[in-house]
Amino acid sequence: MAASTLTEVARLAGVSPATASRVLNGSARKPGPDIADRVRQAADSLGYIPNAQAQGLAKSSSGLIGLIVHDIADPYFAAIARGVQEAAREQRKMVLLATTGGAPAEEKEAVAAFAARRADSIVIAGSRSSRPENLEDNAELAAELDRYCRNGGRVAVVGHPVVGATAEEGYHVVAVPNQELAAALAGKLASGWDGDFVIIGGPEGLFTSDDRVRGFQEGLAAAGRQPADILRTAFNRAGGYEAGLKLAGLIKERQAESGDAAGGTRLCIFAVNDVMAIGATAALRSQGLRIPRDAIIAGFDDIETLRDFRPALSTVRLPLEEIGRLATRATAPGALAAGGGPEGESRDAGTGGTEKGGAAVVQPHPITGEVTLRRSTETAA
Amino acid sequence: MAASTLTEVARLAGVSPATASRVLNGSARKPGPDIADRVRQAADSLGYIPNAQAQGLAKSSSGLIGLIVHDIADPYFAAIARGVQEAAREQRKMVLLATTGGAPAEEKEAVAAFAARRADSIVIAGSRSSRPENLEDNAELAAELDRYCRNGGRVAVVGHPVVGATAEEGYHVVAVPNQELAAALAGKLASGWDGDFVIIGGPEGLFTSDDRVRGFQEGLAAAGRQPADILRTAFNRAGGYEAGLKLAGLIKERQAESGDAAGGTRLCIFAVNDVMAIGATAALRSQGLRIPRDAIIAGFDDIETLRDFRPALSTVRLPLEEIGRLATRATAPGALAAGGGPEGESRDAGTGGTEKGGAAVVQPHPITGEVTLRRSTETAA
DNA sequence: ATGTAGTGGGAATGCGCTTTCCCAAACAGC
DNA sequence: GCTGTTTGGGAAAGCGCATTCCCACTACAT
Repeated sequence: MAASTLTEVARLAGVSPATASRVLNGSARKPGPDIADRVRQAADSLGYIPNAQAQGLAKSSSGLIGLIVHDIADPYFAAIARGVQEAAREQRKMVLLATTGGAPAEEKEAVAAFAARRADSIVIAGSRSSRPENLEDNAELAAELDRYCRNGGRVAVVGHPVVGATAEEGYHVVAVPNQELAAALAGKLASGWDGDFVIIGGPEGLFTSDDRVRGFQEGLAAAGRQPADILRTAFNRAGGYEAGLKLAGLIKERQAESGDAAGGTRLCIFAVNDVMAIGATAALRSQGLRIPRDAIIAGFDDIETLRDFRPALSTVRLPLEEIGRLATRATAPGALAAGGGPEGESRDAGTGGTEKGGAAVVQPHPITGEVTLRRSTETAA
Repeated sequence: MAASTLTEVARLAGVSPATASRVLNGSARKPGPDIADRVRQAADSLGYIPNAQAQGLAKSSSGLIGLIVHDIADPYFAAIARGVQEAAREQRKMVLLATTGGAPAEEKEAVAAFAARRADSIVIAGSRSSRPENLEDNAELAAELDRYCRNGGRVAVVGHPVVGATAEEGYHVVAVPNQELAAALAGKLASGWDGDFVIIGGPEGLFTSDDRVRGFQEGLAAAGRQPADILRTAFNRAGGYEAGLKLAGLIKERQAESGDAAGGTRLCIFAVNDVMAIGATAALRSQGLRIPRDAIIAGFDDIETLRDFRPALSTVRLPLEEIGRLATRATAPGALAAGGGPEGESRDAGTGGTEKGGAAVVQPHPITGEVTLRRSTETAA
């Protein structure tokens, strides 16, 4: 038995399919109450479930929101996904998930698949990259996105615009103040620390990583400090661990030189995200080093499940869930565009916000990432 | 400009829509190479993307897999989701995500929504519950699932069958040996510990929690120990924290009585999942207590991002990703059913595996959750 | 040369629904 | 009593595609 159809319901109720459609799915025209009841009863007794595919085909809109992440098991993306999910629910839409491992080629595939499904909007959450080996794929991704927008799709990308995407309509960017926040973090750290700094960064060309690195160096400079050395590695725990091992060697060397385990030679390590910071911590520990005795570590993102970690990471709180929500809302049909602060009832029904480099930019409620210095300097409990 | 259609492509290529369809989408009939080329070129130049909705409508199958979780930001579910995603990719399908917060009513909604979208299969990952207040909703969920199966849908549920679901076709259960593993954990803990045990459990009626509690008590009994007291609380970090506060009070009392901070009065706390264990740890710490000095803590799941936690949790490794994969594969059209061990080439093309209580049960490759006692008894590094 | 199988293409139908258009009835106004 | 206007329902035309059936044609065997 295949699921029952609207026609069957209509027949059972003794009305035309048109009428049945009108009562069962929100139409402007409301049939008479008696008829409506008959139809509803018929639908009920048949266990009628409308075929969303057919509906979508008929009114060319699917009620789908596509979400693209690197890895759904990464808590960073999981948090964003939760926000997207929530906003999707507000809009009575469902979310379609694609994980790409961060490869632009896969992202392009995902966009195409979403386009094929006629997703109403697409949220891209992974960090953009300008690495030369991705040049071509990035271009194709941009082209795919542009086409999608041209066909009426709406796109929100978290962080940075997709390199080369030039769509004028329906293309939104949720800015994340990585650089500013990293600078603030550096400032705070510098004010309570007179040793050297080291940065564990992701691969060069990864915007999120680059921004945080740049911001951190700026913050250091503003505090009158020397720029930090940079270790480049993978943007995940394994990368952090690897870098941590190297740093452990460095730290031991320095300690041997100064002949003293303590002293002003301690390093402050800034990993560009929490997961890398955790990896680095584990690596140091594996080499017999202790935090904060031998070094202190700071991260970025303030991942929820990592908050109970001890010694606590100094980190920057990013409202990831909110970011996901904002991105999703930005793509909603009647979305208000530029950041409405308390005063900002300046809603305009347009498709984008402030123009910036040809692309519409949503200025989120100034995403107030907070810098939280946890007791990374205390002894582990 | 709305996306171009197959008809347009056909016209541009100077062929009929039928032919265009045959070359662009894998049909059994392959048109001649010259024509195929013309069509492909036309499609390319128009940027043709097939309309998956229309395709789905025409061949009544959507290429969609529905995934139901409590909360995608919970690392437990995120890990499962990763597995599901992976298996979906193998099947060249996309995953549709629904989060329900664990409420059966919402789960029923989700199933209905998936059914409306004509999802090819549904994977339900949240723990089942038999709480009286959910009785009615559970029944409705079961009815919805049965209907979905009757209409040809395939369902896999992780852990326990949905109470009351009786579908005979396409209904799979991926068993998770919570009880056995909890018993093993209790045994291991008991062999290295002679103090008392306490269990922090989820709300009564939550199967996953109940199984783990029961298993743990069994393990204790097998080791000749007294049953542990049980604290019931929420199945998340907050619950763990709350219980941890209570236990902190208890521990302090006992320490006051014995007049000694150390000694055999230490408690071994078993939280039924890692996230709760982390919460409990944080609570103890907040009360000035230390692990393992004042108590030791064990969890369950071996959540990846929590592995670097120190002092390390004793925990049970559950192959969550694999579970997600298995569940998804179980719903694949040609899925082989009962657990094929190395010897087991006993594939049968049927829809289910061993019958058990009227429901088909997939016996996964004996899901070998390992019990890992981490150095929870060592001093925090 | 004739019949048969096989091949490659098009016409047409239907998937389940929405929506426009049309028509009949009921109602108002003068 | 008539026209003009609403109201409430049905008929029918798609939405974009897969697929079945049908037809023209070729290749081969007889």
